[in-house]
Amino acid sequence: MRMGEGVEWVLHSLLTLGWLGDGEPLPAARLAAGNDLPPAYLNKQLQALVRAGLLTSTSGPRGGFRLARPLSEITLMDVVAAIEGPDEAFRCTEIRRRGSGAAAPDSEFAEPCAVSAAMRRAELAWRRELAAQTVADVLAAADSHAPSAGRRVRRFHGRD
Amino acid sequence: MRMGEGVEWVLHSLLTLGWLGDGEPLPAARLAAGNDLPPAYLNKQLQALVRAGLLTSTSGPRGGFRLARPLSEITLMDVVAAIEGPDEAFRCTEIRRRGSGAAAPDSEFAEPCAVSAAMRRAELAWRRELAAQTVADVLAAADSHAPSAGRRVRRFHGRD
DNA sequence: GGACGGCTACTCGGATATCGCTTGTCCGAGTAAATGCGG
DNA sequence: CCGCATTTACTCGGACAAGCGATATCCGAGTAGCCGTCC
Repeated sequence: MRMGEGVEWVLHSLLTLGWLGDGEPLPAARLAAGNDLPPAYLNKQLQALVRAGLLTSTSGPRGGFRLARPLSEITLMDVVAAIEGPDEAFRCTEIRRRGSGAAAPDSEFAEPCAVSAAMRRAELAWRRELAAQTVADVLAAADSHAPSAGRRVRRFHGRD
Repeated sequence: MRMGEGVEWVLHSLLTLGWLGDGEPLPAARLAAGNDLPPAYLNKQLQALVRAGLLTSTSGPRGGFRLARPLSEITLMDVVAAIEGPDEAFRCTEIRRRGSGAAAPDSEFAEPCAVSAAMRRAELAWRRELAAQTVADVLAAADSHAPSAGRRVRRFHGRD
């Protein structure tokens, strides 16, 4: 099982926007340069955040992406759902109904498949933990370990 | 993010072996027929369980796969790790060191990346929940909802 | 009748194709600033 | 000097290719049972 790289990319992009602080838009090309990422593909990923309502975009000169709401109101769950999609990692294909189970009465399938339920329980714990952490929490943790990161980012983008 | 279908397949295969109860080997072809799955590919997936030490295999006539230990000693984590591999879904590529972070002193990177740590925390909750459930628990849940499933499986394989 | 050797059929195991999704790139539509011109 | 129309450059957005891992299949190596033969 593998999570797309886009999640990591946009999380660092959100941190950058948070460090800049002002509500000024930042183009995807600048965002990519600051994190050494492919500009065009990062742009594509950021579009997903716009569709999810986490960012707003502006075209033309002085345009770019800006936060739609404070980082403290954006959870990791929001970000993962925006990039990876809303459906679960484990998908039940109702194997229990097939093969030897085909002869079973429908009443036996009233409850969800036990395998699916067990996997769903684990995945729910994952989602709960993602929803419990905001990007602002991550930014605070990063600041506590590397206090000058924010200043470097602001300087890189000429906003200090 | 998407989990491979093999996980679902082998979980149902393990349930089948548990329902049969006796320690007799069951060929992959029979397991596939009982769950309506592609025989050759299921065989490939079961090999991964053998490598992980969850199953033992026997060649030749009267051969097949059997449980290496009781289902109560096989957790969902064991199964997922056997099929999907041991590495985590989220992989940190150390974006913090790149771009504007390239100029930072190494001391700022002593602690793990905050993004990676946050994602790891969520994934740990997932793994913890997987490790807390055994396949025997899943089998018990299935039995409670569909009491005749085990009998149907035994009859299908001529072992009642 | 019993034992032994060869044969047959069956099973796993890994090497080999195929498919779909993630990754990656590109160009066009739209927009806001800059510019030049006229008043 | 000020206002306005035009030009220009910049940005996002989605359409279009490429690479890679998961999916699926097949055939060979090995093994256990079976059969025929010989003692």
